[in-house]
Amino acid sequence: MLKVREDAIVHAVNRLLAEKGFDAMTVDEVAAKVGIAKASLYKHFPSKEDLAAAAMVRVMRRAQEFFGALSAEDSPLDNLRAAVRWTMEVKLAGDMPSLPSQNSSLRATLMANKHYMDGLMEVSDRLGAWIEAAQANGSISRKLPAIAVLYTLYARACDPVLEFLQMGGQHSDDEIIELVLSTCFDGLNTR
Amino acid sequence: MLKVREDAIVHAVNRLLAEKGFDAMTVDEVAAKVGIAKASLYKHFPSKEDLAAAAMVRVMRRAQEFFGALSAEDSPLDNLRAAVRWTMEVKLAGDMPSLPSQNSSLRATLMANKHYMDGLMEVSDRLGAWIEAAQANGSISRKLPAIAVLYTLYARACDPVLEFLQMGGQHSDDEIIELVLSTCFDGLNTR
DNA sequence: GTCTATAGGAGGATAGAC
DNA sequence: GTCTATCCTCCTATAGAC
Repeated sequence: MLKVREDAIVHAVNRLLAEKGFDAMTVDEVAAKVGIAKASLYKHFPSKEDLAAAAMVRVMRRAQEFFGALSAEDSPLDNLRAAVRWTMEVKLAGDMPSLPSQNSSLRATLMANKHYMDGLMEVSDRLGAWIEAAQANGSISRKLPAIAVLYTLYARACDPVLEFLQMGGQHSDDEIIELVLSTCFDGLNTR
Repeated sequence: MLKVREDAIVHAVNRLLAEKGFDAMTVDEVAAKVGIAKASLYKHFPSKEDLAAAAMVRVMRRAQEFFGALSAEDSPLDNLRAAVRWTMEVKLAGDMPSLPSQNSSLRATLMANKHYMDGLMEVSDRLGAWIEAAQANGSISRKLPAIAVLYTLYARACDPVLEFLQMGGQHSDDEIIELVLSTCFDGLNTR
């Protein structure tokens, strides 16, 4: 029962974070969305920051599950493309929580959260291994530091281009994903 | 005198917006940075949103000036690269104001600001012309809709990869710019 | 147009009963 | 653990004297 309730809370937080971001999200809204009193929320989570952290842990777990299910037989480049595609699908579906990159109290809470940091490390290690393998077999440019590639892939998970194109209404979600995947891996220049 | 004072205000706002973003910036901070009382600020600008809008107008003007000075004899691709490089330099220098893409009252203020909208239109038209010319001469992929290219270039002006790499401390600002320019135009894949 | 002082309200967090 | 009611801090914005 407690787990079910807390899942409902984290799900509501996740949606609100994806929709309006951390600063614009209010704890009152979360409570209203879950259908309980605000004080009850604080029996489950000690602060707004911890609510957001729980949502981040949730999405990180989902990423770990998806990435872990990717085939070791596919090429590292295919796995990287599949990983980026997955994050874009989540974002276009309105399920990717978005946090301000500047908020310091939130950063502190996240960095103190072992579940989140462990997940982040595992995901980074897995992506990092694929990146190095892809550079080794020549599919990803060897001129780029692996860390720069990793950051670039992470950045695609919160790329505003996705929302802009979605708002434009000229393309389906699938088309948008193909476009952004293409600009990410192939670049803007003609090949 | 009045113009000088207002320039000082807008400059302070610009720095604070670049440093902490709109939500985290407080009007008290702006007043303290300028060295005047908060009430005096409100004699110059009617709201916090208008302060931010003034900073955006300022950076848009700077962009117009820079883009306008680019040579018509250089290739459209070179001009696009120069434009993106300029925005990255501004961002790495801590002079690129950053606004939340979600805040609605701020969006309304911006969209109601004729100076801002005119600047945005002119910049978009200029970039759009270069994009189409670059696609016509085959340097930028014809498979990509011009609007998607435009959005992608705009997104590079607020790409978190720049800050991440800068925080890492492994690369100089110039190296970071070359890296991100390369991932943007050449893509991650080997060419 | 600058100041001091304060109104007004939003929102995170808590007290205390049940 | 859930509720109602409230606290308290922060921050935007304004009043009013000079």
